[in-house]
Amino acid sequence: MSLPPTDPRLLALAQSFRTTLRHAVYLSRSMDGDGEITSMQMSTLSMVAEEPLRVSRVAANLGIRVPSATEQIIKLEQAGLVSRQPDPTDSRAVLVKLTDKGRAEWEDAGRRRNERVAALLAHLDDNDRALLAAALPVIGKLSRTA
Amino acid sequence: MSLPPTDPRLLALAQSFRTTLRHAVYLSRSMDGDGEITSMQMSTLSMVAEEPLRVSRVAANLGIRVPSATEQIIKLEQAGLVSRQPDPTDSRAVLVKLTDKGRAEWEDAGRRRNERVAALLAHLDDNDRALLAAALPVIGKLSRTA
DNA sequence: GACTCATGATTAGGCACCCTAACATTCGTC
DNA sequence: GACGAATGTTAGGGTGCCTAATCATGAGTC
Repeated sequence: MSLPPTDPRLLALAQSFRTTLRHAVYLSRSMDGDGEITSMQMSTLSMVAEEPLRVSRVAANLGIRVPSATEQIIKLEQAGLVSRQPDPTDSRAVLVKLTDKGRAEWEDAGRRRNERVAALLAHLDDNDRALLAAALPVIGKLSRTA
Repeated sequence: MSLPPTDPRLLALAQSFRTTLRHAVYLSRSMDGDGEITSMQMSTLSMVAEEPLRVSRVAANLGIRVPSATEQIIKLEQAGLVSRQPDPTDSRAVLVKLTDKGRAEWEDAGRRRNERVAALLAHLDDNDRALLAAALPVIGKLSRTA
């Protein structure tokens, strides 16, 4: 809030942020490989790994509409990775829960992905890694704002 | 290279990097609004804004396959934003060139997007902005590595 | 010059993911 | 018990990406 939104420095940062974000999107895409769980599905599984969530909550967390979330969840259900049960406190709602198989695959896939990313990060020097680590919370903050 | 790719610190950083990246994807998506040029198209226009490029170069820069690039480029051509001409030095190749209209719209859309992002960045304090600015080159480096 | 192989782009067909609109069901309230 | 709000699902459509197949040109070989 310390600068007006039209400050040239802000616009310059915006420009390079946009460009970097675009590259990051391709980086992210390149990371879900080889016929395993997609990045999208990983996100959903991560979400319900902590506790069962309603479809609407999943959609909101993913930043997509409810019907789109339903679609994804049904696929995960058909793959046996999650189950759907009516919420005991409100029979309109549906609770999405991770199955044992889902948890196992989620952990495996997460591990493989982390290793893949770690291999990339290993090419950075300590200073760059520190810069990256420091900025991640900031980007998270931005995403939540939007 | 200063750490083995299985170092726990590296894996932890990989984990939070992946999560942040996912959020950033949604952030990026939320930024192309309101029936204007998509983020994808912006990228293509930016690329050919400097100099005409071959379809294969556009595809490579975007991290997508040639047929997918062709598809996008044809849409841009139909919108009158780029033109396609055979490469004089190799008639198999096609050069994608920005039209005057394309350049005008690209600049306009870029400006609007920068303003939108700048408005987000304005919510950060100076320290956060500095952290972000410092990390962008690092992320760019990672994307190029992958 | 004709054959062959490699390269650049396009076309065809298909899949993943997202959307809006319309519908059923349940909840809360009056 | 009836009405409006909330929760999901279904139906239908669009975009963007992919692989495989095809077409056209370039480059090397005989």
